[in-house]
Amino acid sequence: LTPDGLPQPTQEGEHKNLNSELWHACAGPLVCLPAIGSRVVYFPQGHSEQVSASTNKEIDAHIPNYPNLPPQLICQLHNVTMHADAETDEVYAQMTLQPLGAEEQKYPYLPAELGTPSKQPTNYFCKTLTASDTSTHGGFSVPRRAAEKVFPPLDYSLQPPVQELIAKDLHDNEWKFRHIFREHCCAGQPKRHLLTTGWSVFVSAKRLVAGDSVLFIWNENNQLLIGIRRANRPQTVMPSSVLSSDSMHIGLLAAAAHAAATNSRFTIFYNPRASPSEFVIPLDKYVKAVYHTRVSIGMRFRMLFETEESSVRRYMGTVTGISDLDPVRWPNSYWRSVKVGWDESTSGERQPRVSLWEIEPLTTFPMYPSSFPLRLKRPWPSDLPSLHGGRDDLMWLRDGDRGIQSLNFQGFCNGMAAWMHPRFNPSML
Amino acid sequence: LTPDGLPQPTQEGEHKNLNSELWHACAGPLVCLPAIGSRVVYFPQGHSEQVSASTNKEIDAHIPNYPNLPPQLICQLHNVTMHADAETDEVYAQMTLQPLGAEEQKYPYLPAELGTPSKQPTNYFCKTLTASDTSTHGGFSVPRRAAEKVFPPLDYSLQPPVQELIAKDLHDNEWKFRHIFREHCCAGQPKRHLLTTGWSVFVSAKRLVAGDSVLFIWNENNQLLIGIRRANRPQTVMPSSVLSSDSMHIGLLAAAAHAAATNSRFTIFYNPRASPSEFVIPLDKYVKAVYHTRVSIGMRFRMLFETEESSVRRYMGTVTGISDLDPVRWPNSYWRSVKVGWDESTSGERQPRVSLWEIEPLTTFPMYPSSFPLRLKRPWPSDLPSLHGGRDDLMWLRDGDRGIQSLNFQGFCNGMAAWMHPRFNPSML
DNA sequence: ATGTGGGCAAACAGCCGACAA
DNA sequence: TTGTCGGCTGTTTGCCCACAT
Repeated sequence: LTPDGLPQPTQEGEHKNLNSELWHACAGPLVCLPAIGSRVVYFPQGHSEQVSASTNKEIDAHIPNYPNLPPQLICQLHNVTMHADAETDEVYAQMTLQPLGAEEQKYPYLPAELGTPSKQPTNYFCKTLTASDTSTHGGFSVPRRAAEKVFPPLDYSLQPPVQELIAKDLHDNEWKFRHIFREHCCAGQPKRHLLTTGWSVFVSAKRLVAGDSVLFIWNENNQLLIGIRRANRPQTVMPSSVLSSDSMHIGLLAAAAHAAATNSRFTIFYNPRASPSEFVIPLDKYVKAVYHTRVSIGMRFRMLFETEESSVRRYMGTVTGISDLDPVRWPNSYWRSVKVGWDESTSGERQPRVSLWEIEPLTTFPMYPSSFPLRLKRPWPSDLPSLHGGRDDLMWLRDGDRGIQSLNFQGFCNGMAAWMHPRFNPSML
Repeated sequence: LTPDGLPQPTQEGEHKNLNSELWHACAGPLVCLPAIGSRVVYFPQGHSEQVSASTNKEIDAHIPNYPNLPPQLICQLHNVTMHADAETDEVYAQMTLQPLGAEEQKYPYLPAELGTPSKQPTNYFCKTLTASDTSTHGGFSVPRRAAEKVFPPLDYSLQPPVQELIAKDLHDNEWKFRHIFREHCCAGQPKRHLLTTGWSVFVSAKRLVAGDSVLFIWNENNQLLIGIRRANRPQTVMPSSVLSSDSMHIGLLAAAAHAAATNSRFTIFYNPRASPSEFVIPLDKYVKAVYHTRVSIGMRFRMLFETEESSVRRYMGTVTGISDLDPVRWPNSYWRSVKVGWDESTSGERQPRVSLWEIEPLTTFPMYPSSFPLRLKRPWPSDLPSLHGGRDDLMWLRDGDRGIQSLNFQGFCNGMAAWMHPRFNPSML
């Protein structure tokens, strides 16, 4: 409500106050939007990957370099708004970023920049729809534990126990479902929770097919929320019909370059389910990963992935190399600079390259495993940020981030599997 | 077919050889794609308008100027391909443009650049769907003249006369319809053409609603083609969810500026039904309009518009002013430089600004109407292109287009309603 | 515990006619 | 000429069950 008590003027598809819990549930358990006002690191390269993934078009070779655009921009995050496509319910976030000057990058962390309040709802479930769920022949079979956890309790004295559920989606539309706990006639026959009347209306309105997911949330205001997640249909080419993917790539680069040159604000869209990785990450997360973690070839690590049921699990892997993903366009970028192999290799299921801040090394500095020989000619370049210079929440950045890029590590260490700073390139030896 | 007789590898949504007649019919009678290999004029400003119209977002004030990007680029049109969105059947064209150097702009016209082979099919009809047409209760009521003109003749000896029609859409999908000429029982009762079985499948598959249009073509190969045109639903916000409209605007500007600076190719999408005006027009059309037509305040003109039934009609109007649409961003641009008033003013139905090449002046040079006083201090600036220098198909461009922009017409003529070069600004007097 | 299929009744789709604009 | 509606079937939807995994 506005100060005069009038409702906010809202435009279809532009509604700002969508339910944050539901948005996060639809976005997935790994997605975490940085706090408004905090400092973040923006990677044009990652933004470009989102465009490539959305348009199903690789970036073209003739797209110009932006020599004045570094591979990452340290920015102030002025605003974040959550959105959902009016047609498809696809969730995305709009962020207003402002590149920071070297001085502002050195401010100490604010307390708000360090806490990461995970907004994942507790009382929710997510189910991938079966052929029966989406067919017109029947309703929705609710997993028993799910129904008992997130739906209001049924009055089991009724024969059969039924109730009407009203669930709100991201656009605040209400959907009514008849929830029945069907007790079968024959003795000892199984009982089950079903959604019957109202379910097929929802399925056809949202155009759900088998393989898509539906999720229900019971929030602390005792409201039932409903969201959807579409399966990653590989052939969802959307060439936009208004702007070529080349122009989109150029557009994001030029927008970022212009903002960086003038320290002015720019706007980006982050689509968590379309984008292969987050490309706006909290500054402290970046600093911890890049300056406070040693990564070496052969190192073991864990990384979080989302499961089918919208929970998380860790996969194990080994670092196999550290190098530039795109040495021509983005030299000295930390974006996906770590080449990895996965223990459970489901043939290209997981990316062969990750970024430092995505992984949890199983051994961290300053623990050097004895199996790797290490010889340092000098302990550490003096112009690198201090590694022990204080507690994280009071840490200062000693160097502008771009300055780091030009450091020369030649002669810093040697040996095939030497411990090294991530930007150290073995081919330089 | 490829040289070895194998079918072309086609990708869904990327099919190149879609039916040109059908594409043009869906695009509308006014849309004319320039010929491959010809020279064209590209207006970034118009391209920007297409983005604004598609995203429902006006261009933001803070978007940087591109001082090195002129308001129009003379380009070689290397390729044009017709496309249709796989989801919505929305038609659009992809064009590959290459900005030309000053030398190449002066080449004489090729014969192919002058002919404008209008590809509008002859045997076709277009009908806006009524509530009855789109309801599940009934079929499609075919206008009598339309059925007799474009459908194959029925065998009227049958009781009732029926046939099966098979129509192909832009994606080469076939749709079957039962075409019946229903003779009613009671004597003297009206007869009519209807499409019954198969019609509702088409309506629901294409998600047509009342107000959308359907069109049928009977081509010279005796094939029936079917296309659709959706009504301009005002609230079709499509904020793309991957790229901000700001970045899109910047992207097209940067792509054009980069191409212009390096004389390299770039790609644009032209969506005839989303774009308010064509922004890639044949060079000869541009030259004729800009250099061979005098436009003055008070001048009467006609302009073509599309009717409901997909034919064209002319509306009359009067020139009320000539000035820059966007003096800050695009000074000295011919894009929508003519302010007009319309005789039949349906309150903002038609644009208040048009470009020179869109209108047909009712009086053309060198006929000076006696009602307007004219005093020329000198007959014509000597550095303007020759007006009588030869037949149009052999005409040479005497000046690079950008050079023209900087001419100073001060003192060229005077008087309130003086005949003037379109770029002449009355406020300069 | 939950996906799928048969049976069945109610709802809807869809063809015909009539009528009016 | 053609948009809409009432009447009348044939098909589909969707709730219940049972059975299999």
